Amino acid sequence: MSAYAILDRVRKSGIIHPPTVYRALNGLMQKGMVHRLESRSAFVACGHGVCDGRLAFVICRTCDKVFEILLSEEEQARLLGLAPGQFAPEQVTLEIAGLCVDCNSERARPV
Amino acid sequence: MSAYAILDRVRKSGIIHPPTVYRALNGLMQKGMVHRLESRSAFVACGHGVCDGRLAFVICRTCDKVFEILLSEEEQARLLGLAPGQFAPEQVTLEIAGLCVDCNSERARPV
DNA sequence: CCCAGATTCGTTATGTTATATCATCCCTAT
DNA sequence: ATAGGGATGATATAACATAACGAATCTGGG
Repeated sequence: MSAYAILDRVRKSGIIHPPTVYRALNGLMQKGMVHRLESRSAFVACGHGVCDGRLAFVICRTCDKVFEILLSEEEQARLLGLAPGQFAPEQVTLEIAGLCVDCNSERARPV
Repeated sequence: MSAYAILDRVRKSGIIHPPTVYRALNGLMQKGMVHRLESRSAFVACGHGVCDGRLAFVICRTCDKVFEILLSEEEQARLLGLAPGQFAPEQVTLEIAGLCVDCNSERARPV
């Protein structure tokens, strides 16, 4: 969901200002309960309830379903290793877009 | 550069509307002459003059320098392979943030 | 207890990124 | 010449995000 979609959902609960939502999202992201999808400017609740870094996301471009992938130490290390010689890598953003099963089969059999 | 930073730079040339810049960027991106940095909502001229997909970016969080990494077929395939069973992956976004040599050494020896 | 400093939270305002929409121009084929 | 299509120009607004400030609350030292 986008931050503003969230804002709409909680508006009836009295939260009506963008900064309130962004503050909550930042707090939840620090705790690992929410992740940000950079390629979408959107946010997603952690599928595991909570988890730290080393995550990749697989995102359906049609229905916006998101799969959360935990990267192994090796995968993570390999990715960080792509950085050139003296670069000190800190964070990897890995997002894979495509079609999920459902949207793919709909495409194969158009209504 | 952000789209609006570009807009400022070309303003004296008579281009004064955001859509003009975005249209140009979209055209250049299709040709592979410009790439988009998703984690920054920014754009970068292709370091090779022009190239297609299979790219990763390494971005200094301090000075915003960008290194363009060409992924091998195998790397690309491995990344796409992270998608769950029936997902049809199409595009990978891989961006690595950290500190470049220069910014890292400045940090080690503060002025 | 009471107050100073720190932290959080609500609020206002604004900054930044991106696109929908419609008008206009210009090319081309009939 | 002119209708139709595609590119460009222009207006307006949508969507995403944060700076800044003041009020409320919390916390520790006297």
